[in-house]
Amino acid sequence: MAARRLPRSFFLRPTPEVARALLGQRLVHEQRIGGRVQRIAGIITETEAYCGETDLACHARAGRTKRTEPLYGPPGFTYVYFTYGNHWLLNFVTQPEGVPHAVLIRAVQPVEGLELIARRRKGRPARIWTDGPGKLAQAFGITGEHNRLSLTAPEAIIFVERGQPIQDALVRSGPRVGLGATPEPWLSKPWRYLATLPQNKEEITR
DNA sequence: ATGTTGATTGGCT
DNA sequence: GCCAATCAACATT
Repeated sequence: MAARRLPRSFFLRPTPEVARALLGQRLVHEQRIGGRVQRIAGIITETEAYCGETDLACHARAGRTKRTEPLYGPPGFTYVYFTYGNHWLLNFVTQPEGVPHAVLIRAVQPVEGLELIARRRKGRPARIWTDGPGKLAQAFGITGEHNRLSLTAPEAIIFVERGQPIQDALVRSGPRVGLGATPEPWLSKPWRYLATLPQNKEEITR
């Protein structure tokens, strides 16, 4: 029995709500490698909400540019960008077309495609394979070519399957990470969400 | 265990 | 020219 994929409407709620609701869901990448489809999946354990032009931590603070264009598109699409000269970061666009919000996927717990993940994260211990946004993109083989892809189209290769809901007692929220000189109140908005899964206790203190 | 720093490239001012 | 929604290596406690 095929797992149910999250529909477009999932991404049409307030962005912090979407970020919270993504915890426990299953991120899937079905990638064609050498003629056959390789499936990689992980349970989402950490997210952050970025909330439009007025949120001075959000890329949309720069307005509509070539880079931020996907944020202005319809919900349920990827926004993948490159940063620090090294890393790709995966986001899901939320809110109606024209409203530039997104959720950054910061960490997952790998559950399928472990051999391929191990190869891509060669030499590192499994506990740090996918515990950061750049790391999970590397592990999942996500790059700029995966920008602006639909998560909900029948032919989608990156999508989210419904998983076990995470109860509030196992969810923590706090300020977003890596924002540098972002002014208040944006610097302290509690828009980072972390799930404490059984094998995920180390995420809390990271 | 915790803190500091260099790497490295594209986007934007 | 500046800086970035990070990572990993290395130093220090």
